[in-house]
Amino acid sequence: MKRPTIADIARRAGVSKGAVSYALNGQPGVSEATRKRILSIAEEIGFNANSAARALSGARARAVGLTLCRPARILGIEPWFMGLISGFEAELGARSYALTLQVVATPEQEVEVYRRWWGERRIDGVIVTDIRENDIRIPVLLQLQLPAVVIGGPGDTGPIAQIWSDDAGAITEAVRYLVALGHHKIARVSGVPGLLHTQNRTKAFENVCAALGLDNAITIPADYTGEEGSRATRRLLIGGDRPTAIIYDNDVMAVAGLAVAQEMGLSVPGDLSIVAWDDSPLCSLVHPPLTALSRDISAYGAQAALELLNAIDGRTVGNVEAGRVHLTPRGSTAPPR
Amino acid sequence: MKRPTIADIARRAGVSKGAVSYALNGQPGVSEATRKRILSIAEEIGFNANSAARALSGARARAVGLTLCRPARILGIEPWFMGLISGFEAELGARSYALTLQVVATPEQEVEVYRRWWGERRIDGVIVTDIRENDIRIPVLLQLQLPAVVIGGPGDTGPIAQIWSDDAGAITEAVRYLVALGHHKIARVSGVPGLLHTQNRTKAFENVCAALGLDNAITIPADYTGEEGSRATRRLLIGGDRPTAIIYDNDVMAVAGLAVAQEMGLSVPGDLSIVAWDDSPLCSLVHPPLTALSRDISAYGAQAALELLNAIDGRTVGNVEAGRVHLTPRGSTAPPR
DNA sequence: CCGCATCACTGAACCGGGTAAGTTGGGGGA
DNA sequence: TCCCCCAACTTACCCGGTTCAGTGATGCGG
Repeated sequence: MKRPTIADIARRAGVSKGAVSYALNGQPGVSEATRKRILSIAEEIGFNANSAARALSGARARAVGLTLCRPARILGIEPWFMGLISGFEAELGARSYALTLQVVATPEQEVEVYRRWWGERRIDGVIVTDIRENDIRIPVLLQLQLPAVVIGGPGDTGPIAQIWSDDAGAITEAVRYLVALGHHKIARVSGVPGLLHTQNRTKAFENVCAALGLDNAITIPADYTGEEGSRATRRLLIGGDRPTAIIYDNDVMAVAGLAVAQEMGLSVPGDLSIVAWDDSPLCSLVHPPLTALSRDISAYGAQAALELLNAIDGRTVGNVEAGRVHLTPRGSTAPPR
Repeated sequence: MKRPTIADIARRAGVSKGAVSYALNGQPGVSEATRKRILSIAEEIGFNANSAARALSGARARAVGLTLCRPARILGIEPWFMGLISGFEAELGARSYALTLQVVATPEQEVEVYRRWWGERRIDGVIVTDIRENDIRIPVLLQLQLPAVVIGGPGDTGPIAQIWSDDAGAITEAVRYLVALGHHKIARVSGVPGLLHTQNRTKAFENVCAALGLDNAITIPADYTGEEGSRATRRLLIGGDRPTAIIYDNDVMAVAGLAVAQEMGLSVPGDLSIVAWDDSPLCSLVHPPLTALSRDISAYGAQAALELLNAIDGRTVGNVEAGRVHLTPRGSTAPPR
């Protein structure tokens, strides 16, 4: 089957290619009557502009890129990325922008992918996740002048806009809630320590614990996987001075922690209260259902996509707070026995 | 920063654009010495061919498409798709093919997306998942002559190749295993009934149960979500003739089923054995860890991508079995009390 | 020494849409 | 009546690779 081109439309409408192009793009240069005729012919023959031709003549590629830099095994299980992706799609799809995905192993490979995409003119901008302190990707993006938005922060990303959520406020709320329930020994199992938002959360956790006079508030670093979550939980629970509540940096580790507690014969929430960061169906799936710090990840992703499209269109984009976090209490938290 | 083009290379090498093109693509028409010189210049200035220009001049777009047609909330939690995607990437990335993703709500939208992608010449082929009986996407793909591979089957997809795994054999193995443990009342909670692989599994389940003389082997249709999994499990467990083992069509529903059993005060595996289809970290995360029908989803995806690339290159591709399924026994199965 | 094949390369057309510059035709004002 | 202006087009070239038809130089056999 042959793809229709603007030349086909031009022939059928009895006008030139140029007129068709003006008509289709809503630009002046054709009469209203001609525009309507051309649009109806385009509709009729099912015309879609060849994206390559469009991209080639200096216009947009109408695609944005996303690199995912986590091992496959954890990518799969974490609902976070898929939630984000479906949020992107909501905005991108509406403007028929495509999303190009690349799974990589290291930040260095991410940089390579950015360079390649840029060289190939394959994408108009990128969404950057898992931002680190002094992230090596930022200077490259600036050098290439590749429009971008960073998911996460706040932190130093120079002129590149960040879409962030109030992690500090959220963890403060969670700790206050646990203290209100009567907990004094609260621990935390964190995500990858190198990531900016992990550091922000750790700082906030330490601050609020200090402010509330909780002295043995410890953060054990992990990496978002269930295995590390289990290990960290065991380490916390076998110690003499066992915490009565643990806050996990993601849902997967929280579920793993719950399993460890059950396996050790501890009752949740009787002996141990559990709070998960990022609510997902996973949290309401297990027994007892997990108290979680919820935010609308999809909306977060949609916001990020929107800001990236703004950046691509040359509008300057400031940092935006999105995905308001709130505590959703469920069965995994209660006053300590 | 200006992107280097073949014209830049041509100028620096003192040859024509055509010669550069031949050299870069490994085609005859230039001497070995010139080819080397051109390649080293390309390397030096960091040349990447403009994908739009390449796609425009009749060559490939060097991208393949994937549509995901499930509600966002379940996409997130199911490890299956991310596993598949990272498998695709392994093969695609190696050939610097891009993966273009689109999340949609209905099969009709998927067809629309295929048509648009085709019209835009944005992709060279598509990977089709969640195949149904008489799937409306198949005739469209044939009409558009869009290279494709179907993940799932076996079923009737005409000349489009299928990458399938032996679901029938797997479920037979699971049932035989449960029967060997001493179970007689085995139930199953299935995925979306319209999907081809669900039907294949149901048929195989009924066959093996009939062959082994299990009379009240019932399949309750669900939709892969935790909520439906819980509902189906409750329906099964409150009945008078309660099953002693349940096989779930995915890991999410199995975890939900485990929570329901715990909530009803049933011990797993004492009162109820649970088998999950598709092993993921989720299965080993919960307590007790779930016995699962495992397969290497990533390898499955890689195989699919490989076959699609073959199809794009015009090599005929037959149906391929991939992702050999095997039973991984864990703590959730035992002889009934 | 000539004719022919082969090699290494050049020049130009082409893909399909975007767009600046040029060309009509008609209306309005002086 | 003439002139100017503007809307409504057309023409032609651009983007950056790919490819095909040519071209000049070289080698080789007779």
